[in-house]
Order: sequence, then structure tokens, then C-alpha cells
Amino acid sequence: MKISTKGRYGTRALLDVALRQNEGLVQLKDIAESQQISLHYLERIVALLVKKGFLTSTRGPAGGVALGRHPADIKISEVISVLEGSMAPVSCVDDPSTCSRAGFCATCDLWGEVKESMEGVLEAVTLQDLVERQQKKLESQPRINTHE
Amino acid sequence: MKISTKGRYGTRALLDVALRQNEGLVQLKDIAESQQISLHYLERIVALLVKKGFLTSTRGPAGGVALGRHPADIKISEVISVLEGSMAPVSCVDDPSTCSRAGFCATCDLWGEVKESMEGVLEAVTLQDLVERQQKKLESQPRINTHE
DNA sequence: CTATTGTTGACCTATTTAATCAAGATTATC
DNA sequence: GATAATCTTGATTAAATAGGTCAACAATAG
Ligand code: FES
Ligand code: FES
Repeated sequence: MKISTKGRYGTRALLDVALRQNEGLVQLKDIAESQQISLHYLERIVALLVKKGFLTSTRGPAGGVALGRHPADIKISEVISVLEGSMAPVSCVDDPSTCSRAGFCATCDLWGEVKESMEGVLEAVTLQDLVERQQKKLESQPRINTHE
Repeated sequence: MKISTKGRYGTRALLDVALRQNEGLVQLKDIAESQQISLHYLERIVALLVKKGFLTSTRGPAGGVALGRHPADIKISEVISVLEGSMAPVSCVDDPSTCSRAGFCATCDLWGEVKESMEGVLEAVTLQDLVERQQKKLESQPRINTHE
């Protein structure tokens, strides 16, 4: 029941960009450094986020990425959905036709409830919420900084 | 975010045994057949459940397994915990000391909430609940039977 | 004793994850 | 328009995990 690094790194990258919105374009190099992620791997992940419109990108010198939508309009559930796929713990939940037991399987009803519950949590939180939470954390621990 | 076959098969196996409680010992062979799981692989999974006391086993002719605890006393969260390990979507949630970002990482607080939410769902459901749900399902669809 | 049934450790294969690399496309700037 | 910085893309790969198999073994009813 783990979230892969794709989902984790991707979420952190988005948060990183959101926190630096006022600084203009953010370079992948800087995100990689502050988030301690391999640059090459981050490129791979960011490409997905760009394709789905969470980020916009600009090539060339002084290029970088920026948020493609307002952070209050980005639900974390959407991000995870793009990076991790469905949150269903078993495939029968999303597509009962793939399973011969569908329709009379009590366990999969339960897995469905688990999915709903996780989605509920992640739908209730936007990137803006994460930004605010992060800022609050940094306030109370002023020595530590996520970038630099 | 998938549950592996270990957790899924194990839960179904327990449910299968619970549904046949009155028939005495249940043989792995029969569980494997009715649940459509490879016998060898099921042995592997059942061994874990026996070790943790969810099942008791008897070897020899006419042997088999039986519930080791009353179904109303077996929370599904315990079963998943034994078969899948912690439900934490990232390891930092369970052991912040493994992560250099712990303490000032807003994303992992969120992953913690996801974990709590999943645990909440699975703690509220016992094997007995699953038995009742399953029986209800079989009632309304009398043609289909999970065993035989 | 013997047939039946669960136990265990070793082994294997396919898939997924996590990453790396290199060539390429775009663009600001001089 | 040459150059260097930056994102893009496809190929490749190493490591981990999932999923399963096998064979030898231990216990026990009859
Ligand atoms: S195992 Fe597929 S519906 Fe339950
Ligand atoms: S990444 Fe480890 S605490 Fe957030």
C-alpha cells in the first residue's frame, strides 16, 4: 500500500513550485536540489505534470516551469491520480468486468470503501492548502529552509 | 496504491473459513478451489495467518484449518497489517527518523492522514461483518455459490 | 505402516520501480 | 545567427517486489 516515488516526488515538486510562485519561473535543477531528487528522474515526472496542465514549461536560458493552474484549484487527488493511477486497492473496484467474482464478493466492497476513504482525504486538500501548511511549519521552525 | 495478492487472498481465505465454521476443519485444497487460488501459494499465505493466531491448523488425514479467534474479534485492519505490513503510504509516516525531511514536510502529514483514514475503515470492519455481508449477497443471488 | 494433510526453505520468473543517458528541440541573449 | 541554457523524449538498465513453484519434511488418523 505504498505511494511510489513518482507520486511523492511529483507532489513535492508541485509544492516547491507553488512556494516560489512569486519568484517567476523555477528551474528543474533548483527543484531537484532543494527536494533532493535526481534531476533526470525529476524531468521524467515533471513531463507528466506539464502534459496534464498542472505545470507550464518554458525552454531556453532562464526557462523553467510555473504552475499551470491556481494552487487552490489543484486537488491533490488529481495529482496522485495522474502520477499513480487509480487509488483502487484492487482492479475489480474500478472495473468489475475484469473479475469473475465481481457481484458476489464481499471483500471487494470493502476495498471499494477504502478507496473512497482515501480519495475523500486527498480531494479535500488542494495545493494551496499544502502551501499554507508548509509555510506554517517553516514559521515555527525558522532555522530550516526547504530551498537552499 | 495496490493491495498485493497476499492481502487479498488472505482475507478471502479467512472469510472462506469463517463461512464454513460449522463444517469443522476446512482443507486448504478446498479453499484454494473455491477461491481460485494456487494451493502452493495459499499454503504460504495461510502459514502467516496460522503463525499470528488467526487460524489454527491440524495436520494429517482429515486435517485442515479453523478460525483461531472468534470472527467478531478479528478486525480486517489486523489481517492486512499482518499480510501487507503497515498501511503507511510512505515510510516517513511510521518512522520519521528514516527521513531527513521529517519535521518540516507538509506532504508527509497528508500521507499520514491517508493512512489514518484507511485504518479507520478497516478497523471498523470485522471478519464477522464480512461474513454477514457475504451471506446477504448470497441470499439475494441464490444461484451463485462461492464454494463448489 | 501408510496415506493424507499442513510446514518449510530454496528457488524461479515476470513485472514494476527507479533511475540513467544521450540525442534533440526550443529560446534568450550576445 | 551562434551559443549556451533549459526542457523533451526514447532507449536502456539495475534493483526490488510480486507472484508463484518445488521438493523434502513433519504430524497424525486409521
Ligand atoms: S476479487 Fe474481484 S470482485 Fe472480489
Ligand atoms: S519525505 Fe520524509 S517526511 Fe516527507
